[in-house]
Amino acid sequence: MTSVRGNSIALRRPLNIEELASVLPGRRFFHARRRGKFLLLDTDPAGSILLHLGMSGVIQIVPAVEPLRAHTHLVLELGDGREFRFVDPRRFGMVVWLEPGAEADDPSLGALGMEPLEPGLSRSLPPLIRNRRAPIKSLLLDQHTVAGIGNIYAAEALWRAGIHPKRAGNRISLARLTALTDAVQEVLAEAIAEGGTTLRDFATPDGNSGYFAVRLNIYGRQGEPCLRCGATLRAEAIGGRTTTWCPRCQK
DNA sequence: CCAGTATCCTGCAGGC
DNA sequence: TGCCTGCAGGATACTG
Repeated sequence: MTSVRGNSIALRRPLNIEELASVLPGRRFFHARRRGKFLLLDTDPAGSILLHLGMSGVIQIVPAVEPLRAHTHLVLELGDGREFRFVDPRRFGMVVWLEPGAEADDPSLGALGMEPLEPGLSRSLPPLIRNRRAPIKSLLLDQHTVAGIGNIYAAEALWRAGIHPKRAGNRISLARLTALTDAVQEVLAEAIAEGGTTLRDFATPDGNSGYFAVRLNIYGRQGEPCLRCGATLRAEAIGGRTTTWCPRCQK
């Protein structure tokens, strides 16, 4: 990276252009990792950019001559005629610099629960859920329990497993929780394979749409018939998030 | 500690 | 047509 531009505005955590400008020039990206819904971009010399796309965040890697999109908050000149740009209209995302070693103490990363795609999930997650009284939908969205499931995929997994989103975690049998964790992994794997879900403004890094939207079985289909049993699907806010479910085949 | 709610922000859809 | 209202999303601060 050769230079940093942008405005220090309030994102989920404050965007500190001064700090990034003092630290990034002369560094090189060499590795990208994911933890929950956070992205970690490791640099050489050592350090990392911690990044979250929030709801409307987009990363662009484009020729420097490309016109700036509205709400471009950060521009990193890459030194090869291209720029790394962070665009986020709704400002639910974040870009934060982490010094080497700071990762372990970072408040966002430190609180994250287990990874939803890890192999042992169907054994490690159910016991945690059975200790909690909150609605299962809220528990799936709680990043401190399992990190990386969003509103769409929580609804899809619950529908597949036939579990009512309001059912308390401690009132679901171990066998059904095993089925649920399997469903979570299936839904996530299929969505990733399809390139994600495009609703209004989500796009893949090349600017195209994800294709999973056409495969949604339950999310956003309230008032329409259940694809499994034909009952009319219902929707209601659970834990502040709109949730759609089938009143007949989710118990 | 846990559960539930309010908050941040913009773009878009729907109603009038 | 154009304004207004309300909703969508994720993490986190706050309240009970």
